[in-house]
Amino acid sequence: MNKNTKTSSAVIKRLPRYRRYLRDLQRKGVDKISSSEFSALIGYTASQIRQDLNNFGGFGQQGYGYNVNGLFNEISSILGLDRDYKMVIVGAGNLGQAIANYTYYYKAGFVVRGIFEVNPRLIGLKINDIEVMDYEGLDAYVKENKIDIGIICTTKDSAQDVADTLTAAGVKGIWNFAPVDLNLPPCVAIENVHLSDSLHSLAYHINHRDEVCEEFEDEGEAKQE
Amino acid sequence: MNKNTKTSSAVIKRLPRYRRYLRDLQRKGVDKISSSEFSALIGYTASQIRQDLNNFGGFGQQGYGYNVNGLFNEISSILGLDRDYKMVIVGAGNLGQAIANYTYYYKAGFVVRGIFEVNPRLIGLKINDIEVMDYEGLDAYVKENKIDIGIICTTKDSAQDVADTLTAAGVKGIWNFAPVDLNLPPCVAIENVHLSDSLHSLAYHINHRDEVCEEFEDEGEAKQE
DNA sequence: TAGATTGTTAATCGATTAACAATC
DNA sequence: TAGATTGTTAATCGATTAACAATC
Repeated sequence: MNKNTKTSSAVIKRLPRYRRYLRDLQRKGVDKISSSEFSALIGYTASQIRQDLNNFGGFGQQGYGYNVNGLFNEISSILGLDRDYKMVIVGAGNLGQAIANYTYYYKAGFVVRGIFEVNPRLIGLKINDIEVMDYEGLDAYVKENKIDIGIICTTKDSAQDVADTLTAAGVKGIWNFAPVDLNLPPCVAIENVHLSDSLHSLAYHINHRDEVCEEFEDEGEAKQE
Repeated sequence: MNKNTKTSSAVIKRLPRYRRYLRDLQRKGVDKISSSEFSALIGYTASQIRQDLNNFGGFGQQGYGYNVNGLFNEISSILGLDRDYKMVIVGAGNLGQAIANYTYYYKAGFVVRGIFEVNPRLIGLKINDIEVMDYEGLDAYVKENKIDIGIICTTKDSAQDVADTLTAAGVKGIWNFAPVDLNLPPCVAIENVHLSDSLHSLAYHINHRDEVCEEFEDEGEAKQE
């Protein structure tokens, strides 16, 4: 509805989660849900759910609720999941290989077309039917095949160079697994998966659990040191 | 300083990033930095940096700034990175294997001690010197070896069961890669890496780039369709 | 129609930014 | 000491929650 006011990034980050719960509901054969039922399930307030959804349109019906299939399709379409994305992976190390396998299984609509690597030992291999090619050919390949997304699985030291090459070759988005913050023109979408940051947050919470838990303490900690 | 007021999760999520930039500064031999210099580098406002750091103590010095080494060590210690963590991976599929390799390379202090799997074909294998063991033995192993962190790399359908087993066996935190939200007692720390959610956010931003970019449009899009 | 539940405005809460006095 | 920059309080901004009129 509000085409003028930019949707806040907090809302956008909740969309995939809404969609996940809606898909589960679909599978269970539930066909309608009210914001308060949804709230109990997903853990956001009913108010927030209604507020969030109304950023994009009035998907509900007063006195009834939301149609599960309808809402699922709307959110899918808002996210852009009703079309395909061509992707390349840069870096054929462990992480690159895992992503090649992972996306292959999980992500209909997100197709890995090639993997690029500098290490000559890996070039020519096939990982899950996807060819590992010479990094030299990246620019030409991205241009020729109109690749949408570049996935960076290199070390942090080469990540910015790779990002620049991908950007110059015309990718629309970068999924970055290297532990650096990339500098990109505003026109290229970026999504970071900073695994080490995530692990470090976990460490923080582990070391500050005491603020939250009482009764569990004794049993678990008793024998420690 | 404020031992009473709970530190907000927004602040905590910024800590690993502060630490990353401080490590880079250390490597470059920089030994002091002011909040405004740091701001230019990391992209947070100087005010926010000072505000954030003062949640934990007065690490700076008026008229001087912050000592890079000192601050790095303080943040490391706040995060709990001055000690070791014993971890197990559950699920020896592609993702589990990737994490086994990844953490091995990157994370001093985070040691993967074992991988657990139900598939008998994988049991007995060694991945990066880490043994793949029968899932049946998970509970006993975690108890016996006082494992701190369980890493869930299973399908979404078994994730909650695995989380329950890990919790009952006494892990302090769970690093969850399965695309579900887990139900855990407050005493167990949880950190999710929802790769599909991340990819779906990226898709959103790719499809809404037009709001941000003008001049780039023509060249890149011209030939499309 | 009456009951239910949305869409939306208004109130609250929390997080970020600005300002400045304290102090190295 | 004078200059610089922090630590911290106060002001602003944005996001979440509450409330209720609109409407199915």
